[in-house]
Amino acid sequence: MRLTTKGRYAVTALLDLSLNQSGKKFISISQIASRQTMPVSYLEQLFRNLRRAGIVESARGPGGGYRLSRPSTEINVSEVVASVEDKMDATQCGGATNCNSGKRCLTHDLWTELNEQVDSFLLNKSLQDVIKNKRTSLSRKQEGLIVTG
Amino acid sequence: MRLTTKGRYAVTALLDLSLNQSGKKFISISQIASRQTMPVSYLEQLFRNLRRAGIVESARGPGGGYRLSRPSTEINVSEVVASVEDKMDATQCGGATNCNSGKRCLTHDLWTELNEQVDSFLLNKSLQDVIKNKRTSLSRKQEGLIVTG
DNA sequence: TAAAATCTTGACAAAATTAGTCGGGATTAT
DNA sequence: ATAATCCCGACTAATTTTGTCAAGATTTTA
Repeated sequence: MRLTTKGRYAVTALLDLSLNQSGKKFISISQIASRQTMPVSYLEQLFRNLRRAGIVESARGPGGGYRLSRPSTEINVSEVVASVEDKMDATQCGGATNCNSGKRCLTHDLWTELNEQVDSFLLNKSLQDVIKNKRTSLSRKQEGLIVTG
Repeated sequence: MRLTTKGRYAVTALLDLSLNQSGKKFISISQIASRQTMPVSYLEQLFRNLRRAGIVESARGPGGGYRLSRPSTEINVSEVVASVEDKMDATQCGGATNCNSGKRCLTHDLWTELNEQVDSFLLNKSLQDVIKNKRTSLSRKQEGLIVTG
């Protein structure tokens, strides 16, 4: 399972965007960096990924910066984390079924199921939910949902 | 969030123990290591922690080794992972409430809630459940459950 | 009692990953 | 033109993870 500062920075940075962008205004990385106490160049790296993932859009030049490309109700934490972390995977074998000399390892299904739980949690959590501090209530509907990291 | 080979090895090793111990027999580390393809000395390290946590008991000398100190129905995955991983914590601040210049960080509650989800999942999963490949059905009863890593 | 099998311990080392830097470029408003 | 910004790839530093190692303690068995 991978959840590092990358993922945390990314979510925090987007929340900052969401809270500080009024209208279609662009916010610069340096503003976010200083408000949230994060290294500018590290953030730049992350925003590249966020942009490629279609989560933010950018404008260059003075007055440029970034803004969410969708309303914060329509961006979920899972996609944000996925866009910056290489993978979000609790299994050691990466889902291979022949992880232990031909057979699947004893714990294969355990970690797979844990993955599903985590992903389903993050997938159902929008940026807006985080802002409103709304707890996610997991319903059975989510069972069986499989999301690739 | 931390879930590394330590935690995975530990769970796998205990499953091996559970599957191969008949009666009160002790199983040696070298047997487990060769069956599960794990480094002997690394396993030794992990079993120290498992023993200190009261999950296994040991005997020295020929015929010695380890065995579960409780039935596999009464050992949950959470305690196993917790005993070998330094912490199992998705928050960056480790639960401090003053993580961002006096105020709690924007994502504080998000990661705390994720922690709770993961822990509640692993806490409700016994070694026997894993062996029987029984999916955990999360009920609302677990909500609000807080487990320290 | 000696030998062999096992656990027990702490310190060390290698490998991998994460976190962050750097130098240069491209674009755009003023 | 200049300054503000994004954009990019490669590099380095720090940290963590994944082990190894040497030496010792205990216990069974011959």
